[in-house]
Amino acid sequence: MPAAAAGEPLDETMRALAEPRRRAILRLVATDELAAGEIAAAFEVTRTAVSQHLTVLKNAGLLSERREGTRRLYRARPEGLAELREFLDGMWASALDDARRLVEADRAARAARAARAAEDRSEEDR
Amino acid sequence: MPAAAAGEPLDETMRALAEPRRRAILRLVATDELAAGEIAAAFEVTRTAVSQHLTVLKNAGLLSERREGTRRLYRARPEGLAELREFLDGMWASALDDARRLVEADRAARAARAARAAEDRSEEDR
DNA sequence: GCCTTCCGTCAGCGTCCGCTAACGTTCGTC
DNA sequence: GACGAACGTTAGCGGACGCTGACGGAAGGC
Repeated sequence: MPAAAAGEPLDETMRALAEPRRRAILRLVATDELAAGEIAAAFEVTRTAVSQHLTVLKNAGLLSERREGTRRLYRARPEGLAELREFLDGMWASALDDARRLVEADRAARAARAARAAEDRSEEDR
Repeated sequence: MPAAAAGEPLDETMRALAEPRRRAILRLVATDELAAGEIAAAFEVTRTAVSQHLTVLKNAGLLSERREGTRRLYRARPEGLAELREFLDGMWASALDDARRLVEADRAARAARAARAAEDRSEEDR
């Protein structure tokens, strides 16, 4: 291995999100906090595979783990997506003013609402 | 080709962006329109590898190609990133919306108070 | 026509990745 | 302490991925 393991944290995030199943898992625990077994039951792969996916997502900072007895409850961690968002914004800013102007009005209301809700939610983790 | 290539367009986008080199290429052609040779010269891999990366990016809708004589000029295509942005925003919105609806009565007052304090502190950095 | 430049494509190879089956660990219960 | 439940971990396997080297093709200069 040429020592290119985990240079940028964005790299690990992108690699985790590249897998469709992992995106599905992330969407599943975005609304509720679910146990590993419950998440595994939602898919048609082995529980082992889901456990490995959960490990990858957790290492990427996209998941938060909480133990309750023998169970482990997982929840999506929106902060992990912040860097990806920065990557997109950064390229947009330098690349385009035209397309940005086109979608700005469209996403303004939605972004504002999401940002406000994000503040409410991230407050719970501290 | 077993026809399992492109299920969702988002899937192809994410898979293209998962590769660090492809993100670097995308950033390189975000500001200027560059030829394939110029792009290849910026990296220490073979020109062939870069050409394959360009093909992947083009198929994902992240790149636009324009021919000028024997040269092929590439430029980033922000519309391809718009879908990814919609995915992120969509997950945030639905997730936070559902979560708030589920636990609204239980933690509304506490979360609101905490969030208000957080908003006063961090203000607007978006 | 001939040659060079610029670029994409193909075959092959080493590595990584996601999946499964078997095993190990922790916690609660009797 | 013994048993079962809920998970994580490991070894191994098949497929996908990225890279290289060799080849093919289109456009321009002589």
